[in-house]
Amino acid sequence: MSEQSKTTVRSVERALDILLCFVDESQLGMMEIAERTKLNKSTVFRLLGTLEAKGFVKRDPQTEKYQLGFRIWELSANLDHSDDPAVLFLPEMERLRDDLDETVSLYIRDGRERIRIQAVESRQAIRRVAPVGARMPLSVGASSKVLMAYADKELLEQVLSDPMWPGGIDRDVYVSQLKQIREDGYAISVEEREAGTAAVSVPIFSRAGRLIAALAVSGPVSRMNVKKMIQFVPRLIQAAEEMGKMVRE
Amino acid sequence: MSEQSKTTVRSVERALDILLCFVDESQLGMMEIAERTKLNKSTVFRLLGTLEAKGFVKRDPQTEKYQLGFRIWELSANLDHSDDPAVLFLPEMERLRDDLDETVSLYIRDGRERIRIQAVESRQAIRRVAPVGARMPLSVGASSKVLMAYADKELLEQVLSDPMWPGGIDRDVYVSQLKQIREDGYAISVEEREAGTAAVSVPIFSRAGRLIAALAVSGPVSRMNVKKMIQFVPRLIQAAEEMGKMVRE
DNA sequence: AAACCTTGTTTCGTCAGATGAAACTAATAC
DNA sequence: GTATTAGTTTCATCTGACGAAACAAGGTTT
Repeated sequence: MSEQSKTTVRSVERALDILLCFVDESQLGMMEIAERTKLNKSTVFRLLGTLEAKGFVKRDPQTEKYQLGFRIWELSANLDHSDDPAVLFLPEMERLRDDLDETVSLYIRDGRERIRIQAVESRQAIRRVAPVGARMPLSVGASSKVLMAYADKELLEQVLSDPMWPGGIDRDVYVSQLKQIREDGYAISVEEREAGTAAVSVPIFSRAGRLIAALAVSGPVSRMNVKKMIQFVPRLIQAAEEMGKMVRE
Repeated sequence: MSEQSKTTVRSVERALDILLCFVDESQLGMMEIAERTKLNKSTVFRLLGTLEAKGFVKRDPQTEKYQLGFRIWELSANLDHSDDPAVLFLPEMERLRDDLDETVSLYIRDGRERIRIQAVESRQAIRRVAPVGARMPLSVGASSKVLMAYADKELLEQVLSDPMWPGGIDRDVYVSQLKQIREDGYAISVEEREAGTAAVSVPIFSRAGRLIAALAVSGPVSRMNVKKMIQFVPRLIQAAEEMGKMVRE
């Protein structure tokens, strides 16, 4: 599974996987965790016990289920946000939202998925809502393609050969789309991932040229036709460049 | 060390201990971590590698040191704050600060220490500053004694027999103070833990009678004489009762 | 320049201890 | 009643976590 030097500790990896279950669900029973992580229930029991003893998870007295504990809160309080894109780029994202009056989202790649790590919603009554923390596949959506367009070959192979790759998406078409995106410098999607929504996305590069994230503007198809989205591109690229400069490598 | 059923996994415990190092310090080198945790450096190396692979820590490219990674941020975003005293009690603490115009702090016990999990500072120019997340010994300070006054016998034994117990504090005096606090319903300290500051503290109980936290008002001794602090007590107790009702057990 | 730290990384033999199967309990459904 | 499910404990097996030691890469002192 992993490619480089195997200097990891299995039990710890498993425990961390258990913690990560709580990104999707705030309350989980032991069996649910065992299913999600595909671990033996005895193992889950022991690992959960350890996590609980250290305060990383706790049991809800009502539901008897597990949830994240105060240690996470404690750690996050001391988290250094000074170089966190989600914090760093927020003001620029708000400016972008104010200019375009559509929802602005920021995505990073995580394994074979992407995560929305920050979002600023349009102020209009009809708008794209964009919960922070949401995870999506890398197969569809403007930001997915931006993230993949500048990914290295190895990663692309991995994503394309993922058994979770949706049957309906042709890999060759996808790969040629990525090429187009590298030429254009932006990606557009119309009702690709979600009915009724369209999005334009551009890459954010650090000064050293490393892909940091994808910046997207999305809204209802009624307002976001292709022509309008192309008009957004220069402003989007400008914002992305500003953001890229803020990253210290 | 542990008292009850040993259902914990050592390597995971150690990995979590490493994570907890970052509560005190935002950047740490491998050797520093090895010292703090008293672990073999090979072990630290492996555990850190695992934590890094999963995104729980990352290396600062500048300093080469480790710091908390995006996974903590990801988890904390999904942290359920609905029953977190630090969030739940904040409005009531702000009201208290507005009424008394002194710094209001909220403490919970964690092992043989207490942690300030929330604070609202006085608006006066000279005021007690109270960083959230700070840890203090349970031997001194008004809130320490409140937390210990209602602790069970076993825990009291543990705290009293802690090798870290400061030499200057007489255990018998301490225990009799706890008794007094249970009778009074509040604790006062004047320049006990920190020169120039005084504090009054009261317990917060859930409806089921469980001790949740200690609520304290503190300020410079110039303004906080004993008489004034006693005047504060009814208001403090009222606030603590309000807070206690908010806790669902 | 060599000698000497300090920090981080890799190797490797050993055996503690993490593991999974299975048994068991307790609770809820049917 | 039986069946089902979630959670807990036990235990024999053998993996894989462990620490010592060697090694590499800077940095500092002599």
